[in-house]
Amino acid sequence: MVRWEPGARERLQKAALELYAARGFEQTTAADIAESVGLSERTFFRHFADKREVIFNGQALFEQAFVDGISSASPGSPALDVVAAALEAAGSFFPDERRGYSRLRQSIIVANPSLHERELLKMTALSTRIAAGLREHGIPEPQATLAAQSGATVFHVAFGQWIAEGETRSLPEIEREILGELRSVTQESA
Amino acid sequence: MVRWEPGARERLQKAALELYAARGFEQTTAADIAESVGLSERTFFRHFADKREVIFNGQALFEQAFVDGISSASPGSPALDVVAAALEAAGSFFPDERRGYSRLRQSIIVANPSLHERELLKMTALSTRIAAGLREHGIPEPQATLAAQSGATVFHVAFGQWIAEGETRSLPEIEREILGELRSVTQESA
DNA sequence: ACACCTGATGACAGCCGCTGTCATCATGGG
DNA sequence: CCCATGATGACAGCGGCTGTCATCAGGTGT
Repeated sequence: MVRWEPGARERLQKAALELYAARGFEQTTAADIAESVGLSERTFFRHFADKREVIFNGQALFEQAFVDGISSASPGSPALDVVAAALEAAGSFFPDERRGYSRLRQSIIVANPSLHERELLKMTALSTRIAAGLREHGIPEPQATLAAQSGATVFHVAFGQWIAEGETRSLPEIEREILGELRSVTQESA
Repeated sequence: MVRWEPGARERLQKAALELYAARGFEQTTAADIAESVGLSERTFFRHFADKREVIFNGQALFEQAFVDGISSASPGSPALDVVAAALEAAGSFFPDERRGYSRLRQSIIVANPSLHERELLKMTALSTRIAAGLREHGIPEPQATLAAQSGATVFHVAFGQWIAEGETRSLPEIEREILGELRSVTQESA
């Protein structure tokens, strides 16, 4: 006889995503989510710092994928090649099975400015982490920050395309294309 | 005999910046700000959508500076050269007299995550606007978005350096340097 | 003059996000 | 068998933000 069911955090996350998708983020209160899985509002806020954070999970693992990619690049490579390795590794973090889920989640985020804000903060955290990784890999500032930001941009644009309606290519494939576009955009010059 | 002093909006902005700097953002309530200039909390929220927005002003003018810079570039130029023109125009939006103010404002923003979030949203709005400007200038997607994001990144990094302690160069000067760094980061390749 | 309209404001009630605090109670260790 | 631990609930309370209604100065039209 258990006093409480296990996996409270996971149940809350699942319920939150469903309710945000069904009614919208603002129309869903923290109490709604908690009660829908038999918990109190107070417990919700013990598991998540705020109402937005509940759908931003696994950020650490996500960032780690990039960092691992950086480590896999041979030292001394040009900054953008190291970034390419990071993108490759991160791309595998989103296999095709995950496309449907990512699409749903992203549709919730773009539908709400405050969730969009939070996503931008996460992307900035990612970029900061990549820059730190590049520095450890021997790339100095300001190149590290510029390359990291460029990598985050490529990821973001590629991710947007990956979840676009009708898109069938894998994320790494799209990333390579977008990175190529970025290279040519910055190479034409006067 | 006036019922209310004019310039409520401006007085609120000034008071907010001062209070945020003095006590910190979270320790300042909207009512504090309003009362400090003889207005009610309700009036504060009539002038500003929320407590953060009060220190993000003139965004439209700021964006327009970039857009004007784009228009000034000769049509048919490479995307990054158009972006360079936009950066040049935007740089003049921050003359050296403004450096002290910008420094104070930025120190308030970086001291508070929720203000940081809002700033990122504004930067994204800027990037979106630049991308639209580039498209009107004949640059197709995805080049427009990539070039716009790169421009926003260069601006952000350059701005950070401009308000760094001991920095004396003008913003446009720093922007040119950072843009050059970005070019070389993306040109070395394998 | 006078009635009227407009626009900025104040007052008040109320919802919700979020926090501090204390009590409760299963589980596992000594 | 007692106690420490840890997840939870209950409750009070603050502050951000909104809806609504009343107030009142200044300008407008007749």
